[in-house]
Amino acid sequence: MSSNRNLILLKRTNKKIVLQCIKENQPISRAEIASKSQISKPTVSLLVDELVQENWVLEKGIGVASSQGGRRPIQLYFNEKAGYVIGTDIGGTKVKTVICDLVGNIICTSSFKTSQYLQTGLLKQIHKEVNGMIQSYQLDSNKILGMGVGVPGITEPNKGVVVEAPSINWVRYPFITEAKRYFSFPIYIDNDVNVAALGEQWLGNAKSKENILFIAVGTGIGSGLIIHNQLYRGSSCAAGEMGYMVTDKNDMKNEFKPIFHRYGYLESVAGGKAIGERLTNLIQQKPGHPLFEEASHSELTGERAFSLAKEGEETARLVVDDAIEHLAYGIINAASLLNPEVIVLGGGVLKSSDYILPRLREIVYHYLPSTVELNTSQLEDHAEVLGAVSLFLREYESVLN
Amino acid sequence: MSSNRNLILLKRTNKKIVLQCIKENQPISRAEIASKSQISKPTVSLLVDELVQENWVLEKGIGVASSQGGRRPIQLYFNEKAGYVIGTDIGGTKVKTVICDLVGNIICTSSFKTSQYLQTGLLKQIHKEVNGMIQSYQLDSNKILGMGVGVPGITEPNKGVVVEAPSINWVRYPFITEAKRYFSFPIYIDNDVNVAALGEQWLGNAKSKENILFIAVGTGIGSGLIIHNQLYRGSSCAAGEMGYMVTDKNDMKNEFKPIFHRYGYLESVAGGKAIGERLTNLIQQKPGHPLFEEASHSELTGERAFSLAKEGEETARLVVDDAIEHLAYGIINAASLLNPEVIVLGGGVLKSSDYILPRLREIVYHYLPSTVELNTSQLEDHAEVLGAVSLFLREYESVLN
DNA sequence: TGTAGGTTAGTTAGGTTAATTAACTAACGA
DNA sequence: TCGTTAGTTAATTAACCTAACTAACCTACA
Repeated sequence: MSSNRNLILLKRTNKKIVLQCIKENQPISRAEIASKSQISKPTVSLLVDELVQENWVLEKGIGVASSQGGRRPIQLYFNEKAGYVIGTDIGGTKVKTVICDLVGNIICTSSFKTSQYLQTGLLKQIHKEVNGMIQSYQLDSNKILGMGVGVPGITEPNKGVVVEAPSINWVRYPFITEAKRYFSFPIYIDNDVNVAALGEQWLGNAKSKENILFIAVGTGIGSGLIIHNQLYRGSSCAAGEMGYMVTDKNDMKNEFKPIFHRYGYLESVAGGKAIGERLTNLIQQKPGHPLFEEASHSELTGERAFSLAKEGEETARLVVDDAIEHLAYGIINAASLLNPEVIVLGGGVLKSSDYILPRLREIVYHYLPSTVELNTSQLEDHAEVLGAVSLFLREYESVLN
Repeated sequence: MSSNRNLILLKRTNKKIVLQCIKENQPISRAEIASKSQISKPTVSLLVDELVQENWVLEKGIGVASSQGGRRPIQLYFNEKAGYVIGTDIGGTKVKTVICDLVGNIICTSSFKTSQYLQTGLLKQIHKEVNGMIQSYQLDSNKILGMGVGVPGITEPNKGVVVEAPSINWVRYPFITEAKRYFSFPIYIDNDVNVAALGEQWLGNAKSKENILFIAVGTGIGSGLIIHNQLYRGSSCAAGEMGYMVTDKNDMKNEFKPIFHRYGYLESVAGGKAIGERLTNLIQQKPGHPLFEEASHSELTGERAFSLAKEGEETARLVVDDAIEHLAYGIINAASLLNPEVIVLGGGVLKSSDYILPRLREIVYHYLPSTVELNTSQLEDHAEVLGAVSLFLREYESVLN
């Protein structure tokens, strides 16, 4: 029983380097890998042969020789169909699942209403959907490497536990343990915002940047941090809670009361829920207002507030612009501290980004000493599922990472 | 000329693991290292022997056998005197230099006034001081491994350039290049606050924590971040600029003007300079005030403001408490985002920490959702020089890191 | 048109380095 | 004396490297 742990580890490492090199430079020849990777030609050849054997790499065609002559190189490609990964985004209203290949091409999608399956079990339904997709698209289930999942709440990724997810009534829910009843492949979970940040870094507006702040502005405000190319979760998995920032000291003195439990200051002045509430209140105090009827009937949504502001409605504009200002200072605070390459905005605000983004940029760029790219999500509602896939690919120990 | 790069790298890695293991568990036997480090006994023996040869490790005495008998183990110790490292803190008023052993014991200290040698060159004088210390303490100059330096301004550590350091009139000063004229050993530089953060993590109140925020409150407000055990400098070496945080939106509307160039909002309401200025202004408007004379004569310092507040002087208390509040919200903002294990306060405020710290804690602990340890620096004015030594030990590629 | 000479891609053979296992000696307690 | 633990030795395994090779191509010149 021989096992040269350390030497074998070295080989694995080199194999990863070679595969990485192919992924980033395909098509590429063995010789070129050798020169780029600081590994000798024979070793590269050996490792490539193994990768080809294992189907991670394909030899496809022959390139052109250099102008000075010489044998033509064998073209190596990363086999992006060598395996498939499932990405799931569990949301308060919808659970969305995709199956992707190894470079993030979405093969198939499926989703269901959260509320409809909360009683019978979300995992059970996810399992059904996944099986359905595998069947319809005739995927080889042996090629499914595993699944990544984004959860709307506080998670402990290393323990596989969802500590608290109010929108789906989970408290200390042992997700991974439960999931093992349905799935035989490895599964990784994380907070939905963290996962979206990974998505943006993998395929979105923060592609291949090292230091990223992803801010999700929806009902509340949360953020995901990627630092030194690594997801940063904080010492107790509570990093990124931008909703708790304070951008107006005076409001705090008047004994600030969050609009509901577990809500921070910033989200209670700049979150979608808060915006809608505030606009509704203001209008209800103006009986002559054209929206008085609507506002008395039911609370206006944040989304509605933004569309009204866009139309030029005065009260809405007041409320919305104030919220944007708060958010801008929150961003300035975060960016002063973190100095990221890029800040990506996601979540519900995306729908009104044409109104919000220029106003945000104006304030942020004015007061921020360092430069930063401030953008909205490119992936939009795909950020989470793709991020979930990315989470899996990062966490799953294989030749792929 | 054979050079098995990869294999040699593997050996170096293992050697580092072994030395690390000895550092953390000394005294320790070869056998114990083998079981802890997942490296086989013969390999450990070989590596230890080399480390002993190279003088990094000492065999000192023989331990006791286990109660079940067996040969008594040879006690291995890390040789903390195997080399010495110089740490220098360049400050606006003082340049302080120490020589340390490898675990941070300060062997000797020396300092001089910055202003006195700004013309003739700080490096020249540092060189003199270092030579002086080596002579007086009869240190073997071959054992000096190198030097770390903390600089009060913006630095580009990888290029060895000081981008801007107003207090010592450096603009794009090629520090490392200049230093090579005086010193033959390797030198590393970084921003003074970053360096202080390293110090606190090495030997201070943030000892061996993974995620740390060090905040220096002096004339201005800056911070140093350690994330995943690594110094985080940001994408353009501008991370940690807490001074630019905004904690009161309303002040910004009234076209906030920084009290001087390159000054952010938070430091212009909570920095030492700002506090002194504001108190002076207030008192100057009150002709009957007992401090009217003093304030008219010359501007009060921040330090004076704090001591007055401690004595119970009303106006000072007003000014100081307001500043503390602002700082508290700045800390809340940072901690919400980063969720560090510990926040360490340093800089000028330390002198009044008995007044400040409880008040800060009250606000921070009240509004922060996650828990965090909020403390003042333990190392006080040693944080920077020790951090500079730590910087060197981290950056210098050797068996030590 | 065809062939020699130079060039690059990839493989093979032989040798080096480092880590492992298994078996050993050393030293100890009971 | 036996069982146990510390540390070493010898033989083996695994990975990498260099150097020299074959394969395949270009150019140029006869």
